[in-house]
Formats: sequence, C-alpha cells, structure tokens
Amino acid sequence: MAGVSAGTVDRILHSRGNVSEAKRQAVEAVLNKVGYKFNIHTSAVSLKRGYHFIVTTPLAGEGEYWASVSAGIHEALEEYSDIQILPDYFPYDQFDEKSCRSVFDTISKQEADGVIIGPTFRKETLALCRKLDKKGIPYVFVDADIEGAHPVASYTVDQHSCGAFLGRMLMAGLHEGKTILLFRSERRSEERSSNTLAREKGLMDFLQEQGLGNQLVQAIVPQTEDAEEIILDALNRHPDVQYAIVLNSRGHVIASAIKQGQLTGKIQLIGFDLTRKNVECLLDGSIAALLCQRPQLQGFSAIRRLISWLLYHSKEKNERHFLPIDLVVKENLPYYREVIRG
Amino acid sequence: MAGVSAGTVDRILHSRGNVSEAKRQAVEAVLNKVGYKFNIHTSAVSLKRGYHFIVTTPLAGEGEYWASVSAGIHEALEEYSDIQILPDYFPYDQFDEKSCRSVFDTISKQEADGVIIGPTFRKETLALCRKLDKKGIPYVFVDADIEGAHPVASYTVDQHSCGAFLGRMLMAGLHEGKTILLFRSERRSEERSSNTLAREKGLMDFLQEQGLGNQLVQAIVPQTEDAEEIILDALNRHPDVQYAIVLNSRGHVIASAIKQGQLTGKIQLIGFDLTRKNVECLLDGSIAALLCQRPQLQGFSAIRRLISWLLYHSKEKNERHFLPIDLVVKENLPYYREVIRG
DNA sequence: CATATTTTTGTGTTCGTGCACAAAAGCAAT
DNA sequence: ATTGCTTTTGTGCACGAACACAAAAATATG
Repeated sequence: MAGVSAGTVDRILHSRGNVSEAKRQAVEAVLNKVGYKFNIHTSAVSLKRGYHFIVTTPLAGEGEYWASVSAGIHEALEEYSDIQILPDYFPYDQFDEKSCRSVFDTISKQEADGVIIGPTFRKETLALCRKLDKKGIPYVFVDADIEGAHPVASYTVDQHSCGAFLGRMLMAGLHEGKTILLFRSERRSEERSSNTLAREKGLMDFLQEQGLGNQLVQAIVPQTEDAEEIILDALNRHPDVQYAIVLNSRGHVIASAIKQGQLTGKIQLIGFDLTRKNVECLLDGSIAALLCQRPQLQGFSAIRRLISWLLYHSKEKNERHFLPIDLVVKENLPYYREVIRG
Repeated sequence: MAGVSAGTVDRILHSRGNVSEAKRQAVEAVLNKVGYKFNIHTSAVSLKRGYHFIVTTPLAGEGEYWASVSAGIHEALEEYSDIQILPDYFPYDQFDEKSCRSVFDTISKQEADGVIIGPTFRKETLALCRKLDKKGIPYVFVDADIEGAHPVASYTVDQHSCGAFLGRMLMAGLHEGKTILLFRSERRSEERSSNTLAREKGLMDFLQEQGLGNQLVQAIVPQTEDAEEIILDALNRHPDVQYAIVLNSRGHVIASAIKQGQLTGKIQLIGFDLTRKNVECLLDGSIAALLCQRPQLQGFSAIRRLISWLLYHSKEKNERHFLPIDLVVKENLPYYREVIRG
C-alpha cells in the first residue's frame, strides 16, 4: 500500500469521514491504479451478520408459476450461501384484495433487510412501498412493475411485446379463411391482471397493424363447474378456428376441453407459462406452444440485486430489467426445465 | 467447535490424512450437524494464487457466434473476480484442420490450470484431450461435444432436437402446396460441421415423420462471389417456396439475396444464431426468425465449472449439459441481448 | 527404560474486509 | 508551555479458509 494504514483506507471506502483531503486523494489514486475491486464475499464474512428478506407473492401450489419464482430465489440463496440470508415467505391470495392488504399490513410491521414483491394490486402495493420507503427498506419487483413506487430494481417481461410476439406466431401459421379464438376469463376488466391486459393489447395492436383484426373471435371461460362444456360449445360454434389462445397460465383448462372433444391436432392451442399442468398438455399434444417468461430468473435476479444493494456501496435505484420471452414447444421443452445458467 | 483444533478439521476437509479415525468421525458428525458448507470465495482468498485458463475456439470477428461465447466467459470472470483468473485465448481457423492442429499443439505445450475447448475437428481435439488427460489438466467443451474425450463437463445444444424444433415451426406455418427450400453450403459432408449435420438430420427425421418430406427442396450456396445470383436463381426456380432455411449462422447471406430480389415478406427465411448480421436482417424483416443457442451461457458455465472443479473437492467428470434452444423474432429480440441472468 | 522415529495434533500467519479502540497529531485557551 | 479537546491516523482482532511449522503423543528400536 502507498502511504497510509488499513484503517484509513477503510474509512475512505466506506466514506466514514474524518479523513484528510490529501490522504483521501492519494489513496483513491492508488485504488484506481491497482484496479481495486470490492470483494462482496469476504465482506459478508467479516460482517458476520445475517439478513432477513421478505418474499411476498401470490400463493402458488407446486408446479405453478410462482413456485418457479421461489425456485429461483432458492437457487440464488444456494449460490450465495456464504451470505447468510433468511427468507420469509408471505403469500397472499391474488384474487382477494383483502387478503393482500392484510398480508402487506403484517409485512410493514416486520423488521427486514429487503423485500421481494410480486405485485398484483396496485393500491395495496403502493401503500406497502410507501411504508418501506419510509423505513428505508429496499425492495424489488418481480413479474410486474408498479408505477409510482421506487424499487431498487424490477425484473419483468414486456407484456405488450409478448402479445405482439404471439401475434406474429399466429400470423405466421394462420391459413386462409381461418380464425383465432381468444379465450378470456370471466372477470371484469379491472379485476384481470395487468399482465394479461397488456398481453391482450400487444396482441390486438399487432393484429390490427397486420390487418388480421377481424380474424379474431372471443369466448368467455367461466369459473364454474361447466367450464369445459362451455369451451367445447364455443369451439364447435366456430368451426373455422385454427388457433385457440389463452393469455394467462390456464391454458390447460382449454386443453382438457380440447381433449374431451377429441379436437387435439385440429386446433392449435397456444398458452402461457411452463406450469406443470401446461407442460403435461404440451407433451400430450393438446397444447401446441407456450410462451414463457423466466420466473426462475426473476427470483434469482431479485435476490442477487438485494444482496448487491446491501453489500455494495453504490446505490442507484429504479433499474428496470426486461427479461426474455421464450417460445416452448414439445421439441425444445426438455431444455427449458429449471435452467438459470446451465 | 467440538473437540479438536482448526488444523485437524482442515486435514479432514482436504483428506490430507494423518488423522485418527476417532477424531475424523467426531468432526464429520459435527460438520453434518451444523450443515457445513464450503466457502469457495474465502478459499480463493487464502489460496492467494491465480489460475491460468486457456480458451480455444474458432476465431470470431466482432458480433459473430464465438464472440458471444467469449462475452459469457468475460462475464463469468467479472462475476468471479475475487478468484484471480488469467484467460489466454488461442483461436484457430475452423475451416482449416492444419491451423487447428498447430494451435492445439501449442496449447499442449502450455502450462494451464484449465482449458475451454470449442471443438471442430474430432481427431485433433481428441489428440489434445489425450495430452490434457495425461497432464491432469481439466477441460470443458462448449458448443459441441467430442465422443471419446473425458471433459469435466460439456455445455452444448441437442442439435437433433434443434432440427426437429425447426421442423415443427415450419409445419405450423406451411400452407397447402407450398415448399421449403433448404440452403446448404457447398462443402462435402465430412467437412460440414457436426452441428449442422445433426440439425439437418433432426429436421429431416421430423419432416419424414410428419409426412412432409417431399415438400422440401434443396439448393447449394457456393462460397464464390456470385453466390447472391445463384441464390436468387434458386428462389426463382422454385416459385412455391414459402420458407427458406439455413442451418448455420450464415442466414444473412440468403437474406441479402432476398432483399436484392425484393422478395422480403414473400419468402420467410429462418436461420440460426443471433449474430450481428443476422440481427440486422431480423430487424429489417429479411429474416423471419432465428433459432438460437445460448453461446454466452455456454462460456459462462464453462468458466464456472472449471472454477468449481479446481476449488471444490468433489470431482465427478463427464457432465453433459444441454442448454435451451430459443426462437427469436423481431418482437422478442430486444430481450435476448446479452442476457445471462438479467 | 531411554532414545529415535513416526504419527497425530495444535499454533501462528496469511488473505481481504469490518469495526472497535488506542495512539498521535492539530489546535485553542489558559 | 501546559492542558484539554477534536480531528486524524494506526493497531488489533474477528471472520473462514490454507498451509507451514512446532508441539505433543504414540510407536518402534536399541
């Protein structure tokens, strides 16, 4: 080292103050010259403290979308196992505003070093974020971004592009005089997830642009017991349908109706997300293709970002990361299982 | 700790011997109980040595396939910058066996702690691997695997599935009475890359299976100056062509012929690999879609694996990792740029 | 039994980092 | 110049890991 003691260097690196200007410059010059790089891992060792992370997302059963986010979180904790992190899961019901509110309420009373939020309800999420901002607790969004909040980062997918991507796939395969049947859930517009809405807009915009707008028809999928019957009915009412599409991860519901009606192969079903049920349908041919986000990468990245936020000194906020959109069919499916980095 | 000194634990962890059976068992019991996890980063600090890695792949210009592999290697070195690694690049000419032989010869004379090989020529690669085996130097394959060698791991793509994937995409979009035109390079079969051959087989098998075998015609792309003319000629000779396909990364060559002949939009061109030139064609519409491997992930994973091989104690060989195959079109392209983990 | 040899075990130092505390230097008031 | 206070700087220890070396215990040889 050039001139001073380790203590002084430490004060400079952490900007703890009480350092003379002369020495500061001298040390910084040396740091630059030798290309000093902060070592996050030895730092973690030396800090010898643990971190408490809160993860709040819609509740997910095994094999569902949010379970993959958790899997990514788990992988990151494994990868960074030299940094002691205690994750605490606070799932909420994505169809119940009240559940969300009460869970977020509990969270805002917790002590935490970082929070990962998979947001659904805008108002509730903003309220939580305000409280976290006030406490100075960093948070990261996965799957969706909420405007007006100030997360350290967000890891999402551009759903509008996602819809356009679907549009292109449909356009590429659509035959003369054939139509596309869009299945949508029964819920009112305000109640549908913002992701689904954005996908729909992306799709519609694309089809309009390409002059295919009038080749799309719609059908409603009810939440009731007789859904299958109603789906089959819709399919039969539209004999020209070549493509059936679903903009959320419930494509397998349509798939079972298709299997029921022995329409497999006649109708190409395209859905979203590599959930276990969808994968099964992809394998048996009742779903032709799935558009996928990378939920695991979202979870992985979120943890990674919180760690670097807490341990690094540079603190710039509001990064927006858009992750890739993948197209998965039977042939490339085996290689999409749980891959973050090979 | 329970009973013994740090030195003894150290001897046990490294199986350095000279430890009494009684203490060994006692210590191992404690390690299990407290869930001991080796910390690779502090280990690297205290080892205070650097590692010398050799990277040998076909020579790549900026924006080409192998440049992405290097980018992934670079990212890994950045991520693991607390472990001192000196990479040494030894590119060879992928179309010249002799160049490869002489480069591999040089490599086998070098001192190295690990080697990353992007293989092309089977015989030359096997010769190199034998020498490395003898010296006990670990090596990893990227992009392609060579049978008979004993790499620590390989990070490749299942090219047969890749061809089948392409087949499915073609089948989904092919109209009645239309054909597929496959452009292939002039080289003799033995000289074509094994990846390209495997893709071709995967594609052919799929089309046969689906009864579409007779809808595929072929044309040769020469390496000469008048390639464009010949390509255009082939396209004009086959007025029924809906899809043009190229199984290597030279799709942009066909694309410029298509632009020249003002056939953009009339003929759907599908190629391989997100090289800079191909990306440009994707953006201007002359290429409809690209099937992509994840060269960056290959490079990243290779470095990562060599590090864990050198620093961890468990040493199992011959892992084969098959990475995903992605479909990229204009709409999802922006999100595929240089993503390893967001 | 004493000594030599081998095997087993413990200690001390190192790395990069964080932090508490001690030491030194600077400066003002007496 | 001495005292007291603040600002600046240095020292020592900790963390988990690696390794050289010293110390102690066990065993062999005379």
